Amino acid sequence: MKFSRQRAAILSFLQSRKDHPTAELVYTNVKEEFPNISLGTVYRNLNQLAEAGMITKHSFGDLGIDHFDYNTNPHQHFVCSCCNAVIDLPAEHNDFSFIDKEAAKGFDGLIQGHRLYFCGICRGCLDQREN
Amino acid sequence: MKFSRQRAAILSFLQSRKDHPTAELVYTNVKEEFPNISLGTVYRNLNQLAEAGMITKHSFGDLGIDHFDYNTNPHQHFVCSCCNAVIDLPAEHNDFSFIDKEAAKGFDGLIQGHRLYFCGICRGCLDQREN
DNA sequence: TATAATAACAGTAATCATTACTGATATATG
DNA sequence: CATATATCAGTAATGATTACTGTTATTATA
Repeated sequence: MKFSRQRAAILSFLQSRKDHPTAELVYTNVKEEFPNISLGTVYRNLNQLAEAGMITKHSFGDLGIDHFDYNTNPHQHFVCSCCNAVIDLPAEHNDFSFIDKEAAKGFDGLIQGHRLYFCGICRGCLDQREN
Repeated sequence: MKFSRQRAAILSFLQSRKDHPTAELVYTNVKEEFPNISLGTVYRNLNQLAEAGMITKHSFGDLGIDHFDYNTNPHQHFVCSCCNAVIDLPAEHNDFSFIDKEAAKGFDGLIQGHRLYFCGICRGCLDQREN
């Protein structure tokens, strides 16, 4: 795996954001430094970086668009059903791995894990609704 | 909302299956009774039925294809990462709504619910691996 | 440091699931 | 039964993502 300047820029941009950009957003931002970069290159790199475990790819069913996360530590996500923002939950109460054992009761098959995210309205959208 | 024969057939097919067919699968099956039916009609009806609360639409991020469920009672799902089958979990230990309150601790925003499904290897794929 | 092997690139075309559009047809209601 | 309109079949368009291709950049090695 060679380390191109484009890949460095993509990784660096992802590192600079605590939200979870889409490939399109990565593209438009990295484009400022590399005007010729192509969207395919962004996708390929994001997927390779995810494959290598350096970033995480999140596919939220509701959104239909993949989001990429520089933070590979296990943590929970919240998706605002109003503005579609993806927000990290505080790390305190986030170990829900026990539900795998719970779900395995009476199930004939091997449960290896789960996909989970929370839905609702974020602070920003709540404030706007008050007006 | 008028009740067309096509919509009846779509609903009836969905009722006959305990798995969770995709629009494509519904299409190929209903096509036997209505050779001229179009895929767009299937999608439109499935979405309208879901909108009306008569069926449920599931968007599993890993799969990228929507699945439709005649059973609207709340229950949990298992997705086989080997054959992509969607299987209902037994109803006993399936109320995980308490995790919403857990996740809300320390989060500034309104958590209204969550999306959850389990991943692993189904019985059929486990048996095949033994050989 | 020069060179050769090849991973990665930009650009473009293709794919796949899904939705939107259009004129014709079927369904429900008065 | 007639009228209004929801739904239809067929087709085109969309949007996210992936695949292809000939060229360029990176890395290992001599």
